[in-house]
Amino acid sequence: MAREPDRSRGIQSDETLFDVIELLRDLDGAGVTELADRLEIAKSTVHGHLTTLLRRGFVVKHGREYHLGLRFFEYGQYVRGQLEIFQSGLRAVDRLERETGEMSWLITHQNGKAIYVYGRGGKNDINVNTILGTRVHMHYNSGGKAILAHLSEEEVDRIVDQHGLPARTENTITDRERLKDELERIREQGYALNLSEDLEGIQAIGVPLTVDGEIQGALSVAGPAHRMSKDRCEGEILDHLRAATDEIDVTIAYR
Amino acid sequence: MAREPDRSRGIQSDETLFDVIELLRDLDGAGVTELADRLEIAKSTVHGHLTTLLRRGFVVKHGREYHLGLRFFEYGQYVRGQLEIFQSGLRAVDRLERETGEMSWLITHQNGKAIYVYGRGGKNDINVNTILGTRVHMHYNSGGKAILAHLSEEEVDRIVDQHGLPARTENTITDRERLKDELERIREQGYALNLSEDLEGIQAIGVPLTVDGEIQGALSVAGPAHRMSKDRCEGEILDHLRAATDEIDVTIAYR
DNA sequence: ACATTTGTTCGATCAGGTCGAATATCTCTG
DNA sequence: CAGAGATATTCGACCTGATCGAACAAATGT
Repeated sequence: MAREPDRSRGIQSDETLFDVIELLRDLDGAGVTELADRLEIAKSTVHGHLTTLLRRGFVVKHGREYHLGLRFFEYGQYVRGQLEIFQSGLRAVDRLERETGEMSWLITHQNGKAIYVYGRGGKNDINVNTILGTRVHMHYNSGGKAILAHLSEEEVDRIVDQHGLPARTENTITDRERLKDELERIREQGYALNLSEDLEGIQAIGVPLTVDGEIQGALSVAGPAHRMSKDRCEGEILDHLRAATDEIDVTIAYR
Repeated sequence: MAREPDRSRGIQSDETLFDVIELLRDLDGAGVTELADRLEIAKSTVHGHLTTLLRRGFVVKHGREYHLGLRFFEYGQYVRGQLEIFQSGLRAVDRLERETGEMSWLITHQNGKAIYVYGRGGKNDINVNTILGTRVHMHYNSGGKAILAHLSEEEVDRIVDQHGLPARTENTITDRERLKDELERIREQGYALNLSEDLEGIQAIGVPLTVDGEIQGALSVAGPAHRMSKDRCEGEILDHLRAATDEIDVTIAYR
């Protein structure tokens, strides 16, 4: 069979299950036949997995279409709430948005990518809900760079090997050595900037959140370049970020 | 073996996988041995499932402890965003909170339970994040009752059979016939009240959200009894709820 | 350093996941 | 509304691979 010979000690049936889940998301719901055709497995196999998914609430059925169920939302909220920095990070983001009027974020990392954990839209009330939960490369994200700067060099190398350094704009850092220089500077100055490295015309600043010396996530403030000048970032905004992290440190110290 | 003889055409290996996931949540993370002991299966079996979960990002490993991963959050946000009423419901909740100053909710239902989909804390800024994503019985929730009232009698019966009518306070409706009378009244008046039926001293009012004649969820406003009197609910608050649903109807009609 | 606990790997076995075909159910079209 | 075509579900048989127990490795505590 054309499958990878060694998925090294996992359980293939589970892989199939997750293939179904993944495809169900990519297709925004689908029927048994379509899933089976695309995965090139028997309809009855797909049906078996869907039956279990259904019973467990991870999938729902509308007519003949299967869709991912809100059990994912339930578990997702639980996982977010379990993050050590979530409760205090949430208050910090609320405060940052109030003080700066700009879009503010709490992010963390997992599996070598940055994940938007909590955000506020700023004065313009940008809808953050479409961004929440998404995973992005760390090298073009201010918070992501702040996190990367606090990982070991081996970890950074592993992440770059795994995910690469794709360009988003012409300012994106796509060279491994340039990235390492940048991370060195971030460590020295204690904050990371994003000058249109992700989206043209969007600038941001991020600071790391560490607990007991271990990097747990980052706070960031982002906005259009005309309001989020480098000077404002490194001045007023950075002051607020520093205040926010100080408060988180205190909250967690007395946890 | 003591397992149910007929799990009727699902895949048992998947059941085990979800048992692991569920237990990992109940224990807030655990090691291989503990999981294997509690589930009464071999350590190597648990290890196999965890390996796949790990590769897929649904589980992370801190030292020797396994924890549920943020992939659940990623998928959860996706599923919420897919709900037809989410975008417009979100704006409605924001508006309700602004207008009433009280805690406001968008809920929906799946598998016979109500699920908090989006909420705002009101003037007192109650932390809604611990509630988001949780599933509750529908019969002691104003939004839940509003939804129940728009399901067929067979569906209501099925739900009551499956989940029962447990009491939360002495005001909870625990009798099937009394519930059906209440649902009848809710259909007539177009809104559902919750007078300390869930939590002592908390009152709420909910209205159904239907799309193309099908019930999709509910909006509700909740607060302490001294502010959320029956009169205020059925007067000022109901007016705001009606305005909110009207706007949702318009938004969705022109989708 | 040793004992104990926990995590991971390995080989053998037989439950059960997978497949393909048959049947049931739904949908469209004339 | 009948019948054709598509889709979902069920069934039986095969043989992969999920499971187990034991052996090994790594980590933790004393």
